[in-house]
Order: sequence, then structure tokens, then C-alpha cells
Amino acid sequence: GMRPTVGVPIIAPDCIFLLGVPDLSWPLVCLTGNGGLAREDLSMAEAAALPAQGLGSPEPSPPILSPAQNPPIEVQGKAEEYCLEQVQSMVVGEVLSDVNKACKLLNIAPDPQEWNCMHVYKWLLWTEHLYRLPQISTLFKELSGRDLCSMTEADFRERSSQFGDMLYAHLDIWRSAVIGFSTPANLVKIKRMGKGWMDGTEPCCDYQPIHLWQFLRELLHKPHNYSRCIRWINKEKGIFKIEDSAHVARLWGIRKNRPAMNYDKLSRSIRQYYKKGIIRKPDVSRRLVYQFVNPI
DNA sequence: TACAAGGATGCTC
DNA sequence: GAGCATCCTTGTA
Repeated sequence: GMRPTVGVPIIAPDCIFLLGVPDLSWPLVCLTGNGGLAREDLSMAEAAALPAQGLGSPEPSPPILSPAQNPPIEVQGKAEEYCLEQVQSMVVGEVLSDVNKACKLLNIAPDPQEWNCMHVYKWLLWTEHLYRLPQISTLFKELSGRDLCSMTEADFRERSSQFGDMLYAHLDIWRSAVIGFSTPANLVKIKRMGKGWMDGTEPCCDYQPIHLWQFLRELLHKPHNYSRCIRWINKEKGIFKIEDSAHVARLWGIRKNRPAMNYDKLSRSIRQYYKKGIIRKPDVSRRLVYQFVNPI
């Protein structure tokens, strides 16, 4: 099949497709053989295990000029320019928003240049999970973010002939979003759009190790994305149920960079909270149901 | 078979 | 030492 075009994503009002990937919806637009634009469908969602809807916002609808209005060519040109700019802003916002979410999930910096080997490894594990790739992370061992950014597409292919180009494109779009679009003008636009990233409302990455109970709360506070795997039974009392133990464990493993994480280990950690008075079993004990001792 | 409880040990920060 | 991660035994539904 086709590969996503690398470099700054090509954006035009009539060719925007936001792709449904598990937790992210990235606009990938690629050139077809005849020079036109077509969608590259990279959707490899774990339909059952992952949220029904991605974390991304709904697909933007570019303003459309009614042909019946037939504006003068000059006006039409300006309108198209404005339209293009608007759509570009929306797409930029979408990508940045999704990068931000991934940064929070992985606890890494947005700029790959700042990643150390462990950050790169976490990003690779997450990408594996996102696109259900085989263990590509082992093929990119011991690389810092700087190393990764200095690699060409050919270098990526050399390490993985099958998925190198895809990984390169994935990284390239990420970098384009973080570096290429982070001009003062674009940041102003993104601020106007109400995106949380870089506007001071939510710190992107604090590099503080997260506690399991905090992570569980995080998931519970995003029912739109995670209610299929964990949800409140009684929010006021802090009682929650793990609906998909394997999935929650997998998410925790990704967050902590522990690929071997499973529910057996996660539940052991939860039980450590019994003594500390952070989490307990509810008065009427039920399988996979726990209670925060101090519900907020 | 999956979950629950908790002891023991090792690792990282 | 805190906070897990890992491995383990025993028990339950």
C-alpha cells in the first residue's frame, strides 16, 4: 500500500482526513501516484480493548464556499487562502493536542531532541502498541532522541525494512507538529483554539514518576476514553470497577515502561495501598471493584 | 480459570 | 526508605 508522505504534512481544505488510531487521530495526507492527494488509512485500532473514540477532537469541517455565490476570482482566492489557513490551524491544533496527550501518557518531552534512550524506548513501545507493530523497539535500541532525529528514512528502513518507513513518518509528523509548527504565530492560533498545550493551563510534562493510584484516577477522569476498561461505580464514594483488567494493566505498563506488566502485578500494587489507606476493597467486596479511601 | 490476599525479595529513585 | 515490580503460595468463586 501507500506510505504516508514524510515532511511537513500537506494540507489542503478538500483533502483533510483525520485518521482513527487508538488514542490519537493524526492527519496524514499523502500524494498519490498521479500527484493527487489521498488518504492513507493507518487505522489499526484495538477495537475491543481501546476507547470507542480516539482522544482527538471531532473531525474539523473546513468552511465551504457555496458555488452558487460565485464570488469574484480575487475574493475567491482570498477566501481560499483564509480557508486553507483556518484548516491548517485546526490540523495543527489536532496534531499538537494528540502529541500532548501522548507526552502525558508516556511522561516524555514533546521535542524528540530532548529524549534520552529510555524516552525513545517508551515512545517506540507506545508506537508499537498504537499501530500493533511487532517488536520494532528492539531494532532501535540504545538510541537517544538526537540520534533518532538525525536518522534518515533510509536509516529507518535499514533497521526495519517492513516498518522503518512508517516509523519514520510517524516521528516526522510528530516533529513537524512540535518543531515546525511551533512558530509564535501558530502558537497564538492554537491558544485561540483553546488547546491546553503550552497555554499554561496544563503542564505538559513534569517528569515526576506517577503513582498507580494517580494513574487510575487519571483514567477514571476520562470516561470518554477509558470507561470501557475502568469506570466509576459510585464516584461520590470513590468506588470504581476495572472492567478490562488486561487493558488497564497494559496501559499501566506502557506508562511505566514495563512491557511485562499484567493484572496480577498491578493488583498486587493496589493491595499495597490497603495498609497505606489509599485504596481498599468496598464494604461489599466484589471482583475487580475497589474504593479510594479519600474520594475527591 | 480468574481474581484476591499477602509474604518475600530486588530494583530504582 | 518509598514505591513499586516480580514471583510466589494459598484460598475463593
